[in-house]
Amino acid sequence: MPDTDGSHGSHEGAFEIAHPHRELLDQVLDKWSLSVLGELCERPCRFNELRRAIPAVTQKSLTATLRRLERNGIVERVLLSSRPVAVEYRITPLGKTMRPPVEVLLEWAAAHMPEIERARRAFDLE
Amino acid sequence: MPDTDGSHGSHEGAFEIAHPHRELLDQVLDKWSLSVLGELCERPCRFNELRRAIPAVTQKSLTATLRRLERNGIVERVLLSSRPVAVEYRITPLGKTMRPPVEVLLEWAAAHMPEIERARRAFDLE
DNA sequence: CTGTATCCCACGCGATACTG
DNA sequence: CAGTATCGCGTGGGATACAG
Repeated sequence: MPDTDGSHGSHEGAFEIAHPHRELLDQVLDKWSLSVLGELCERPCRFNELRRAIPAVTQKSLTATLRRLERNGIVERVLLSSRPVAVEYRITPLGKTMRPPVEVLLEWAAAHMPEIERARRAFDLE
Repeated sequence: MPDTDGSHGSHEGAFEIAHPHRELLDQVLDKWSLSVLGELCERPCRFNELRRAIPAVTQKSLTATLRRLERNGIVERVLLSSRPVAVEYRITPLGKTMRPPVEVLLEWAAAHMPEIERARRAFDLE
């Protein structure tokens, strides 16, 4: 990354995002992914099982989410039967590795929600 | 938590998102926030300093990102001088608490990127 | 320097209808 | 049951111009 004015040196890439990681997080932390992952972490699910578990999601979005997660190797699509079509979605080993980071994130959110809501109210007041 | 395996009962609400947490993460993990946080974690920054540090962001998006982070109490906007307007952005104590979770996330991304890229190529091939 | 104000487009996502 | 097809809207965000 071009350090236009090198007055005091550049930062090491500790927090560096910009390219590939940012894009990955977009794919994997999008609107419905965490809900889906949450379900599949507990048990394999059929398509409509997921719909019922996550009532707010539409067919289209759920399909898109599952395809995206599948493409990234996070979930696996298993054809159980082709006569009356039956499909099951499972989390992959790679998908399971997402849990700890996500848990940490959620714990952060839970822990600081009150403080953040206070900040919002204060900000909105002005 | 390396909890045994997948065949256990539901642990209620652990991975629960849907409502307020999802919305918080959207505000705080959006397209440019991590880059901004990364810069401000290292030093307070002026507006244009941030623009230079994150060349791909536009004025509009940077402003929006800073406002959103400010509203959530993650960054602080400090007026240094009003004659020739001078503003400095700083990370708040609350903002600093975001670092560990984000680091964990980025380390996950970095560690599994190769595997994910393999998954993508495999998926796209079919 | 630090922003606002427009314009505009791509796209995420919902609603609805249809299919194997 | 497990999707695909189509339409349409809201909005995130880029480009550009202007302002205090």
